[in-house]
Amino acid sequence: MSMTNNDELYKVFYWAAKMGSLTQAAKALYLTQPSVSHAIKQLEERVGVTLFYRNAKGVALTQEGKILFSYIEQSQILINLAEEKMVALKNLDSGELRIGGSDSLFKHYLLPFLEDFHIQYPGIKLHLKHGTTPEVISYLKDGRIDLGVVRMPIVDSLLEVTENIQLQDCFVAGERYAELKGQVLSMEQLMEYPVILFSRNSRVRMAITELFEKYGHELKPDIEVGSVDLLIEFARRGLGISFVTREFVSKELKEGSLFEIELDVEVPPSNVGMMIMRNMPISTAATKFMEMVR
Amino acid sequence: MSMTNNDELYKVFYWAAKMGSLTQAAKALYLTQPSVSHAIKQLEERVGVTLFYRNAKGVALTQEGKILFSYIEQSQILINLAEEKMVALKNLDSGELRIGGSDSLFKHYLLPFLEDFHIQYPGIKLHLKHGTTPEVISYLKDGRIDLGVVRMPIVDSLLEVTENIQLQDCFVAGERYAELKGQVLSMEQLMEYPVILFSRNSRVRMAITELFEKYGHELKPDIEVGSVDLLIEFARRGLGISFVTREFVSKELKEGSLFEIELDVEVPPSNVGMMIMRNMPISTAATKFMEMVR
DNA sequence: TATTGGTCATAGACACGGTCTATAGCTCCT
DNA sequence: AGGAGCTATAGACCGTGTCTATGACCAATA
Repeated sequence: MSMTNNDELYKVFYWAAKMGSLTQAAKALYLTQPSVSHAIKQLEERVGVTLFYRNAKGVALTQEGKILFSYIEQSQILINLAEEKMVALKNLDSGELRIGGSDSLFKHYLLPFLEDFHIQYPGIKLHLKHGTTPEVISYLKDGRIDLGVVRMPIVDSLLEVTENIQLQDCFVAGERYAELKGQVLSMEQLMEYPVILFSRNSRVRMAITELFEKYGHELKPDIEVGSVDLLIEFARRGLGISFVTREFVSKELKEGSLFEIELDVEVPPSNVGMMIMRNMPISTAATKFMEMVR
Repeated sequence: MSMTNNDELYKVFYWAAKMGSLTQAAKALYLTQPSVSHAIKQLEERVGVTLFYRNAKGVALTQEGKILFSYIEQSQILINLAEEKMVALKNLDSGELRIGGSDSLFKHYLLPFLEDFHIQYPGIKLHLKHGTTPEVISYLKDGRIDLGVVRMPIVDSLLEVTENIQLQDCFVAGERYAELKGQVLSMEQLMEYPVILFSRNSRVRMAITELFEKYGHELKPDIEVGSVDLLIEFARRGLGISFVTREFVSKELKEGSLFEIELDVEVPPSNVGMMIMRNMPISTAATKFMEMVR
C-alpha cells in the first residue's frame, strides 16, 4: 500500500514554505501557480494534515506544517548538497583518482602526466597505490583502485588493457667499467662482471632471467637492490652492471655517468600499459587521465 | 533550466543501493524491475555519472555512487521520520494543544475535559496559557494558541465562537451573615455589607458593575482579590459577600459553608464559549478537544 | 466605496513520462 | 548444457502532473 510519489511534493512544499508564497515557489520551481497550489493540496490530503494558512499575502505554515518543514528542510538541503557534489564530480572539480603500479613507473613514467593532471584538475585527489603486478591486479578487482599501470603482457579476461608505451631494458655500467664501452658482450662475458638486479619478483627481473635461461645460463645477481634508484646509483658508483629500463636512465646516459652495454642477443622490449576492469563503468577522472596519457 | 523531478529518482536510487539489487528495490517500492532499471539509468544520465556496477548478482555502488548515497541516505531517513511524525500527529499520538483562558475557567470548568483528553491522548502536550479575554484573543490572532475559552459575548469578525455552557453569577456569604439566608435583598441593602470582588478587569466584574449602574448604584468593593479561590475563601471566613460564579462554588453551597444571597433583580447569566480563528485551519488535536467539550 | 493588484482555488484539457509486459542478454552454478 | 538468477531493452498504454483560463477573495489604494 505504498501510495508513494510524495517525494516530489516535498520539494514543492519546501519551496512554498521557504518563499511564504505559492506564486513565488512556482517561479522558483519553473511551474505555474495552480500547479503548486494543486501539489500542496495533494500533499495535505496525503499526510492528512493542513500544512498552510492561506491568506491574501501568501501562505504561512501551520503548527503541524512547521514540524514537517523542520524535517523536509534538512532533507532538501542534503539533496541540494548532493547535486552540487555530483556536478563537481562530473566537472572534475572534486573526486579522486586511484592508480596502482610500481614506484618506478610512477616516478619515471607517470610523473609528468600526474603533474599535468593535477595542474589541470587540482580538485581531484590522487591516490597512488604501490604494489607488484599481481597485487595491482587484485586491488583493481577489489575496487580499491581505478586503474593500474604495469608491465605487459597481462592476460586476464576480466581486465581491459591498453598498451601505451614500449620500454627497452638494458644493461648499464659506470666509469669503472669504461673498458666495455662500444663492445658487444656475450652472456658469458657479461656474467663475469658483478650483476646488480632488482630484488623483488618484478616483471623486469623475471624477463631477463628467463632470457638467460633460454640460452642455458643462470643469471644470478651479485647484488640485489630494492628500488630502481639504487639500481642506478650502484651502477654509477661502479659496484657492478645493472639491468635497468633504458628510458629511466636517459639522463645518466646523456650526461655520461652511465653507458649502455650491448649484448649479442636482443633483449625483447617490454610494454607498459594501463588496465581497467572490463565491463565496469570507469570514473570520469580515470577516463580523463587515460586520455591524457594516450 | 531546472530539469527537476530528480527527487522521485532519489528514492529509487536509495532503495536500489540499500538492497544491492534492482529487483529487490522494485519489490520494496511496489514497482517492476524494468521500471527501477529505467529510473536508475535516467538518474545516471541526469547527474552525468555512473552510479552502479551491474553484475550477475545485483548491483553495487561505484565510488561516485557511494558519495551520492551518503547524502541521499540521510535525506531519505529524514523523510521517513517526517512521515512517521505526520502519522503520529494525525493519530494524535503526538503534537500539542494550546488553550488560552483564565485560570478560574481552567480550574472550574475545563479541568475534567482536560483530564479526559489527556487520558485518551497522552501523547499530546497541553499548554494552558493564562490571560484576560483581550489577551487571549490576541494570543489567538498571533497563532500562539489553538483555541481560547472565555466569557461571552465576543464580537469579532475574525473569530468563530461556540457557546458551550451557561454560568450563573451570584452573591454568596458564609456563616457570619447567616441572618441573610432566605431573604431577598435589594441592591441598597446588599451594599450595606462589605462586598468582595475580583480585582482584575474581568468580564464578571464588569458585568455586575454595569448591572448596578443600570439601577443607579455604584458598586464599590470593600475588598478586591486576585483569584476566584480567594473570593471563595474570604466569603467563607466571613470577610464579606463575594460575587462568584455559582457553578464554581457548588461544593461549598452543598456542604453549607456558603449560601447564596438572593437579589431582587435578576443577574443575567453569562455564557462561556470557545473561540477559534475564523477561516483558519484548525489542528486535529483542537478539533478533537472541542468535540469532547461539546 | 469602488478600483486595482495582488493572493490562492478550481475546472477541464492535454501531453508527457513513468510504468507495465514481454523478451533478450548475461553470468554464475549445478 | 541447462537452469535460475540478475539487469537491459523495446514498445504500448494509461495516469497524472502541468497547463490555460477563470473565479473568489483580500488589502491597500484613491
